[in-house]
Amino acid sequence: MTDGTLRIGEVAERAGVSCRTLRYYEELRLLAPSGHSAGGARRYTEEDVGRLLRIRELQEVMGFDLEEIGAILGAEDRLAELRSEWHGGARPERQEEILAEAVKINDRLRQQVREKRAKLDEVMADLEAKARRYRELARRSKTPG
Amino acid sequence: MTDGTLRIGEVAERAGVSCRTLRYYEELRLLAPSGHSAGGARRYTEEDVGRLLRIRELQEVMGFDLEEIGAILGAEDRLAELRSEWHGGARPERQEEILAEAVKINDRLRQQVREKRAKLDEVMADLEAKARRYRELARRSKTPG
DNA sequence: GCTCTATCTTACGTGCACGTCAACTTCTGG
DNA sequence: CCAGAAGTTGACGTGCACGTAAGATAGAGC
Repeated sequence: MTDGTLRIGEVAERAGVSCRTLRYYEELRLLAPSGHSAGGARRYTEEDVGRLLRIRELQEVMGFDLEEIGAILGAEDRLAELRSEWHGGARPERQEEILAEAVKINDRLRQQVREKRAKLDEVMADLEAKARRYRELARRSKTPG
Repeated sequence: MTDGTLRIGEVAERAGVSCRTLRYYEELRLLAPSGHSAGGARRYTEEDVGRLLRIRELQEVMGFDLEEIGAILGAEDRLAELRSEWHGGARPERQEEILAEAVKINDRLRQQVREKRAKLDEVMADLEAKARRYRELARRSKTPG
């Protein structure tokens, strides 16, 4: 604990989730701790916490299920892995393929965010229309004479 | 069917849900058909369809569960019911109370929509940063010399 | 060394939002 | 009038995302 790593309980509290949730995400291969203690306890880094927050964001804000999130993170992971061996230069065809996959997923995600924004604006317009009607009702109610 | 009412299957298809879903919403007192046929088949109006679409919107866009949605629609229903007997003038104290409730829920909803929008913007900024990095990678990959 | 809290694995339980099957009735086109 | 599609009420099943309890082990403080 004197080093920079975090135990599962600390990570869970930071992200507002339970320890069970972290173990479940690990089971689904969404988030593995960067290391373990000698006795086998999970040790998380700040980067791991960031990944967890990203998962939660995609889940709560975008409404994706964990399988979709796994696909999204998986594509980014493959690309990141590729980057580390990029100048080592494996197979350029495979590089193009993986980058194209990441770009495709990124495009699709941005489109979905735009759509969600549009729907959100619709909901907001609806609510504001209702708010105006409420104010009108309140005005009539307060000046009965 | 020569009149304006719709059967459950037509309503379900329009909203992209199943008949089971409609019966389930009725069980939860979220959406009751405006009428029934002589034999007991549910008959929905266009207004009912609108309410269904509203439910779906709150569910999918805002991520509310059906109990929350019931509370939201319930407050609006009570206010609408009150409006119809408004100039009949029941008890003005009760009127104020119900209007205040509707306004409170409306305020809270608008706040939640704003928060969701802010989070969506964060996600979008994240995605766009990634997209820029992808384009940079593609540029390097295509001009290896 | 000892205690007490945190974490470990394993496994069954839970709440929500429906899906699905059965047996029956109702509606609709010909 | 009648076949077939669509609708009805139960009632049990399902998938997801965890919750929870049990029993063992590990780690921090005194």
